[in-house]
Amino acid sequence: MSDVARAAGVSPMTVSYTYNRPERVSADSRDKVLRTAAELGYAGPDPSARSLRYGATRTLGVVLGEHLTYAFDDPQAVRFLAGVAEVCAERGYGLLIVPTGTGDEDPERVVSAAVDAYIVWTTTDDDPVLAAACSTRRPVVVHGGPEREGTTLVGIDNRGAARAVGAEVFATARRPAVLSFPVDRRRDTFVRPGVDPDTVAYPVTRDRLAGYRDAALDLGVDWSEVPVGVCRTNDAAEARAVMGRLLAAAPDVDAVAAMSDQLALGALRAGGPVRVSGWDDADVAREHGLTSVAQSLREQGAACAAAALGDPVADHRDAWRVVRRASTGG
Amino acid sequence: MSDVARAAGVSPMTVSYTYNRPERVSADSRDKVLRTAAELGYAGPDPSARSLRYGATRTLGVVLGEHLTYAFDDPQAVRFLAGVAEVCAERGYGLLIVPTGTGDEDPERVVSAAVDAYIVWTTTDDDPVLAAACSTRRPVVVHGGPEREGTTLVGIDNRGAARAVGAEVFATARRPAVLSFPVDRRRDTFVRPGVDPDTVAYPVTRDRLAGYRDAALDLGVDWSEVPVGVCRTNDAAEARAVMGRLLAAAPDVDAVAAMSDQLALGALRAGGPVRVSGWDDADVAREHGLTSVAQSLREQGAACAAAALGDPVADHRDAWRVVRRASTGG
DNA sequence: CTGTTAGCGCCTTCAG
DNA sequence: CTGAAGGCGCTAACAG
Repeated sequence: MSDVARAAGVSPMTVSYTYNRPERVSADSRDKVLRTAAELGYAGPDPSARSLRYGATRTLGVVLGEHLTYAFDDPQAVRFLAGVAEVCAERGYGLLIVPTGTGDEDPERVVSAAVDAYIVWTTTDDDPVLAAACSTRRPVVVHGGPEREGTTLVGIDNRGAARAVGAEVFATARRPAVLSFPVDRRRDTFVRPGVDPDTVAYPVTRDRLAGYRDAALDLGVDWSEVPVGVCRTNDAAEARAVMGRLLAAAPDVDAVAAMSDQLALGALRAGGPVRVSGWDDADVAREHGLTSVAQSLREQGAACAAAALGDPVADHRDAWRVVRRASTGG
Repeated sequence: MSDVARAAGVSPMTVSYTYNRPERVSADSRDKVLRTAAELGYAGPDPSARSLRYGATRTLGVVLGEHLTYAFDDPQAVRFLAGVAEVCAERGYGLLIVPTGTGDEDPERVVSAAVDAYIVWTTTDDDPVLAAACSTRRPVVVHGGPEREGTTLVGIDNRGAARAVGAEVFATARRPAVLSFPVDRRRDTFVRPGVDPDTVAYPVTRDRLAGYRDAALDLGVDWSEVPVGVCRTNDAAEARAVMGRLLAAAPDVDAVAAMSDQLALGALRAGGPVRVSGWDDADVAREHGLTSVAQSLREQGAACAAAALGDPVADHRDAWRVVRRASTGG
């Protein structure tokens, strides 16, 4: 910039004004500045220097944690990002995907991201990446959970929703089962009866599991006998395999509550139980006549972005509903 | 940082070293620094200041232009982003979605993005957003097109691929037609015979159209009589409507070459022609037995990111193939 | 192993 | 309408 100023025969301030307050500079100077800038290949103020000076970056950071590696394969995560991106574009904020998901350096990378606030995608209570975001004292909005002091939480009442859809899918069932997301960051795949919600590290998964248990108890079912199939990823093919193992262990299972439509689809394809419910009410749920918990991840993404930018947060706890379809007896 | 230095009774450099080269600082000083940092709520060096000092941001900018508004609804764009994100995560680079898509300010926003290089998603020859990226003198990688001096282009030979799939779908057809992406940034929807490829502003669309024309000419078909349906977005529902208009104007159409699987799906649903081909070979193509041009957008995304970071670029021109399925007679 | 000096590029403040 | 001074927070280079 000082180069341009020198070459144009003006002070650096005139150059700065030319870019930031063109109206405060005479047309002559402005033209001269812009012309010499073009000649010198100067494209305007340096963004980093500007951020340093302003103390703000006009950028929102999205932390997907280890989920980043497959976030773009998860239609729900994509919807969420679409909501974030929408608000960012409207307000002129950049959307920075923080490069996590590959190991120990994740917290450092979070801390050293040049952003004004963080949006953290559903994670565990003990995720170091969340701690890192909080340690920066920049605003942190968490989607789903965990709830943490000093952060804003955006998400639905997963327990209540699970209980409601559980009541639907388990009704008339003699042997209910559950298809679940991972219980901790190790993401093991396994099948075990009566998984205790309190041992689950992801609040969202914990709450949904607890809600399904509520529904089972409401129907007089002994939770300790309810098989729970845990899937590493939100993927129909894997769910199908897990469902196969689940049915091998408990062939009389006749109803499955799944934590996503993808998992539910896997259950359907495994060809076992009569009644199945999903979650998210994606296109695939409609196509397969799947009873599901409808929620708008896109809207929640937008809400997270707005909250991160300091807007008052709308409460999303009740922003869900059960959509009944043929898969639970229509 | 100087606060921490003062409080810890050391110089700022010791604090800096503590974070950047811990091994060069005695364990004592390091502990003291980290402890007082924790007390003062100092979370480490400021990223903006660091970027300014280093002259690099360790961030890649992705410019989706006006496409941003629906990029996350386009499965192919999402695939592409997944590839970019993968490389970014591996190398510890942030992935910044530049907030464009809402109007005149787009170029400014591009210029003032704190990134080391740009990846620009397929656009028109005259897109000001591309010009803005180039004006910064930072490396620019363009996906699809246009080709421009000083930028790197990653993409397949669209014309060759279109000619090949056109030969397949138009073979035995008496009245071929085309379903196309928009011809310019106004994104009008219309149906018109013999659209001249040279009038199309998007190089990718232009090349595909030219390739379809090649295929038609190869079969002795008069291009000026080939109806072309142009769709605003990459959406099956819209394609279906456009296909309806196309069939109303030319009821004898019996083969449609579509520029995406989504558009092809719309053509199928419109219930008209016998033969249909798509593009991208997405899941939906497999499910519907759709002949399609297979290419890996994910891989191309990864290639763009690698190129933006200075890696030598692999040539992707021939990284496509026609997958024949039932929709063109098996 | 630790401190000093200098400056990355910009813009707010205050004078002309 | 334009300019001079100062500092945002950091670290390379060079002492000590």
